[in-house]
Amino acid sequence: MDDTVSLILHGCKLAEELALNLANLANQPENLSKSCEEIIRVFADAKERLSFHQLSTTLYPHPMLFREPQDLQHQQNIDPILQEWLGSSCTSAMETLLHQTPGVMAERSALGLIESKVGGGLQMGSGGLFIESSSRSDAQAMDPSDSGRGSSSSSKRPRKRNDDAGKRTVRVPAQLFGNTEIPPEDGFTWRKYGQKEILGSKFPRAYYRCTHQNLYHCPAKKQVQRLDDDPFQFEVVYRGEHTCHMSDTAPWVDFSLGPGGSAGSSSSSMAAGSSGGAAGPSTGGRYGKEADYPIAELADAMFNSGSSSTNSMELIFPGDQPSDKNN
DNA sequence: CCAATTTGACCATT
DNA sequence: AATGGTCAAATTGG
Repeated sequence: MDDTVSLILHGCKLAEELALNLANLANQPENLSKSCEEIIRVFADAKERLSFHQLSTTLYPHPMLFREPQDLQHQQNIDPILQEWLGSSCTSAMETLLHQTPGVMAERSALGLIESKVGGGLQMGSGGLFIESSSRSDAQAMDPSDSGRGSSSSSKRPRKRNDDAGKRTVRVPAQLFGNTEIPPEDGFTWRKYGQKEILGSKFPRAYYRCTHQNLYHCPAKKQVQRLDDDPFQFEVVYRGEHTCHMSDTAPWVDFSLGPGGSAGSSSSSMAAGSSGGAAGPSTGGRYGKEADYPIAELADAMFNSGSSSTNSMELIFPGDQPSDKNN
């Protein structure tokens, strides 16, 4: 069920994307058609699942969507918060969804809302998301104030080895239209501070830290990387917790700080990536190199069944940049 | 001018 | 030595 909701949300997002890029796509009937088809397909798929679910729920009142029962309990703890968040920031369509579906885990997943104290993992079906979080969140072994490069006198800033601690991994579908290269939106504003080719991976990994790191010493970071086997999905690894949301300049909702201390990095909707987010004042790719590479791969996957190696970016965006600031 | 991104270099860890 | 995470100069757009 939840993956169905996730699917519907995905459809909503696609529709939003289409609306945003309508001006760009207006003279591109081919792409416009593709976009519409995709949206239709997603919703049709969702509808099918819904009708199937109507049958299956009578037999299986609690589908085994989660690995462990505690996840279910945890989900129920989150829901009121999620509802508050949804009420404050989601589209009316999403609200409708919320009211229609008792289990709203999917929304939380689809928007990257994770809590680090989730012990096990969460897996969803096709079109859904995969969330995985390691247990303890003593992640902040690093000291953001130590920004000197070779100046580390006694306390050297660890540059690696934070791997397991407080790390939350999310998989989110990439946008199929518009800025397909932008990382999944999560409502926070991120500043890119690095990008690396990862051995054995087709796509580079991008490193982001919270935009408010300097102002509020917000230690939140994330890594975004396209999946090798599914270029339409991003794997996002969150590290650290947002502390910036206590201020008024920070994003709106506070999920992470719960009574008891164990908090998770929170995320929310709206675009936070480059060029297009309401929250992100980013100026978009200046060099376009980051964009070129993945989009070319995506274009290959889409139009050439993934075997070619030529740059076919124009197939997706002939003539213009896929950003909001055309012209 | 400021803020954001790119990118090569640096450096810690394995 | 290889790999991955971070820094910071250069660059660019608002």
